[in-house]
Amino acid sequence: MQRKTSQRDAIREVFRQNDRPLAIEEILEAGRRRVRSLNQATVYRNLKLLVESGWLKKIHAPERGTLYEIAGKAHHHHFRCRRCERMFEIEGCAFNDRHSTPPGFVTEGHEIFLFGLCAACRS
Amino acid sequence: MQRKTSQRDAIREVFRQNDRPLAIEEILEAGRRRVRSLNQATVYRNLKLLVESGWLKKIHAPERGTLYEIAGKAHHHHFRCRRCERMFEIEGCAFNDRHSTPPGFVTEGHEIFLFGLCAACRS
DNA sequence: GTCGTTGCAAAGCCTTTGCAGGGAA
DNA sequence: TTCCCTGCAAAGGCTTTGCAACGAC
Repeated sequence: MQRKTSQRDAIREVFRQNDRPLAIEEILEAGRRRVRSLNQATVYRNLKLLVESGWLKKIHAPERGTLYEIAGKAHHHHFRCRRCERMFEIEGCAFNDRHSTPPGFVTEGHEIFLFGLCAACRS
Repeated sequence: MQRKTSQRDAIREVFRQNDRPLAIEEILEAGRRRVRSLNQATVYRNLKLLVESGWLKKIHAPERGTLYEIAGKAHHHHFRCRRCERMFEIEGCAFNDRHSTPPGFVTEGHEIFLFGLCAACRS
């Protein structure tokens, strides 16, 4: 059975307080503010556990690498700001893959990444 | 000035004969059939050169890692077959990012990845 | 006390880099 | 001859793993 540890709690708390996909370094840095001894290996191990248990979802973002976000949300897409490099979640989906599926192919899902400037960096 | 080498020619030829995004491994393997001594480092160096010179384009695909495709094509998207793991190029784009851009954000571009089964693996 | 967890360091990938020899121009 | 390129091996960066100590239950 999975035990309750301050390290894992800290990691979960980091995600709850940042409602956007996070990179390892961000998680490690923010997590250390809660549990000073927090180790890189521990973060990696817990992210893996949290993904396996369905609490987190792993994202592979172009030009941004691996990010993690809280799982269970409705289908949505992502926006990467080229200035602050943060990734944001975009609600909803207006994409119909029927028009894009090549003849003979079967589309089972899709991922969309937008990039540009976020509201904060635009000003 | 850039010189003509059999290694670089081999790499370019591999792309010309496979009209889809290729992974390092595929490029190296196919390239070695043309130039037996072809080295991994040489492939990496040439891919970098070819990207810089605008002949290739680098793609970061979810669950697939880094791929390279011939540059200069019209805007298009990608389809990954979950069975053969090959990536295909999909012509055209029916996506309008206006409906997806959050208030205050500026969208400058997008990338779409479909996944499912390709025609060959479907049968 | 049991055994899931953690920190630390070592080991594993994939990619890049240093170097001396090789080859295009 | 010049100096761009290549192969080989070592080094880098990120992620995983082995191990002994720790701590939740």
